[in-house]
Amino acid sequence: MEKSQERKPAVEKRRIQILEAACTVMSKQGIAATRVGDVAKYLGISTGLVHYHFDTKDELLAAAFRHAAEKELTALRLLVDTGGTPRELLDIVINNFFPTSGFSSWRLWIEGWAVALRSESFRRTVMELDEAWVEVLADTLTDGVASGDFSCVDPRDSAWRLACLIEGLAIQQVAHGGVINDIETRRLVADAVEAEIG
Amino acid sequence: MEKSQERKPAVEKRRIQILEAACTVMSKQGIAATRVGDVAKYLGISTGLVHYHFDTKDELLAAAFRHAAEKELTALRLLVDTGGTPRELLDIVINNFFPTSGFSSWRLWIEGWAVALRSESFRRTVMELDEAWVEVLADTLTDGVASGDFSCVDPRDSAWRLACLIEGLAIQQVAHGGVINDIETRRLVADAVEAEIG
DNA sequence: CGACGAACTGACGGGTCAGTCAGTAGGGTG
DNA sequence: CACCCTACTGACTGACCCGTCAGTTCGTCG
Repeated sequence: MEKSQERKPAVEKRRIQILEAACTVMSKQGIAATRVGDVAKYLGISTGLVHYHFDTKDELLAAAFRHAAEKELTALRLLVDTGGTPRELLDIVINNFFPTSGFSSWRLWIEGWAVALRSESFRRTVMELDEAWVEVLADTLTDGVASGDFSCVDPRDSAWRLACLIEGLAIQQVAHGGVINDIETRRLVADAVEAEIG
Repeated sequence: MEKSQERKPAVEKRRIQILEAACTVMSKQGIAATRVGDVAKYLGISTGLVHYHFDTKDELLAAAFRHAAEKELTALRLLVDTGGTPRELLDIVINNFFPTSGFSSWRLWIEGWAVALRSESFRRTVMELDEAWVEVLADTLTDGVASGDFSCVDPRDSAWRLACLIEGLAIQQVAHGGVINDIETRRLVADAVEAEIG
């Protein structure tokens, strides 16, 4: 991203095109089942060209995952920056992460955590991005406490608890669709939010 | 498990030997990177023998994952059945699932959720086992409410929230070891437990 | 003892796939 | 116009690995 100045625009454009194609294929087939040939075929280009822009498959997938994650985070920040009451902002942030709403990448994230167990670049990405979005949540809570709308004992702790709760629920719902459905998820989260902001 | 009567003991013994070898290799290398040849080499047997007991690699890995999961669950149930006050039992159940304690399978579980996105047999296993261990937690809470030790509005809801919180925290800690460490995890969970049981 | 079948071996076929490389096209530059 | 360099092609290679199969061992039973 910070390298876009150094690179020629045409090359950078192709790079991003390949990254986004890789994201699409990863979402559809899963990270492990994504072949360099699939990404190439999706764009109607040769596998040689993919390797012209990315040395190895691992480098491509890691870059694509980071690209997707940063896009989601940017979108969330834009949404929050439009402003509103602390309560409205909190609802926006929480709501944005339900499987049925804008944040549709849970499948990719769940796989990302698994890959992160073995890949250093994936580990860094999921770590940075997980922490970044908890920070957005924590800032929202802190603002609400400052304005007197919320009363958390520790906004940062509350943010981590809510974030992890939502992650756990997303797994239940997305990965195996057990007894936990969307309505129930929302109720469980809503109750936890109320408990946290008092 | 329910088939052990139908099978000859020698064959069943070999089956379990292969299943546990597969678990060891899966934990070490990751599910996706586990080869039939690795499992065979670990036991000093031929790949042909592995295929004599399990038709396909997918069948082997799914059976091994279920085997490991059921063992963990049985161990937890045994632990709970030893008895104690509701408070003691709750501590045992909660404590058992921290990465640093007995339940050391978080890495395998995180990968299991990811595989469950694409594999029907993994999906069933993680669903059944996730629900089974929430049930243990819910039963503990219900008993505590009945005896007057706890006062949950809804023990089942509380159990799901606590379970999902712990899962989310385990990911933060195990998959990418970010700002959340073991001490902090325990504190966050302890606070949530207190909030839930009033 | 001989026959049979279950457990097991190890070599191999066949398919997949990441990465390479020699060569091409075509826009820009002197 | 001639040259060059960048972006790109597509065929190929070498490695990997699952699942098969013909053949071996050995315990058991008639």
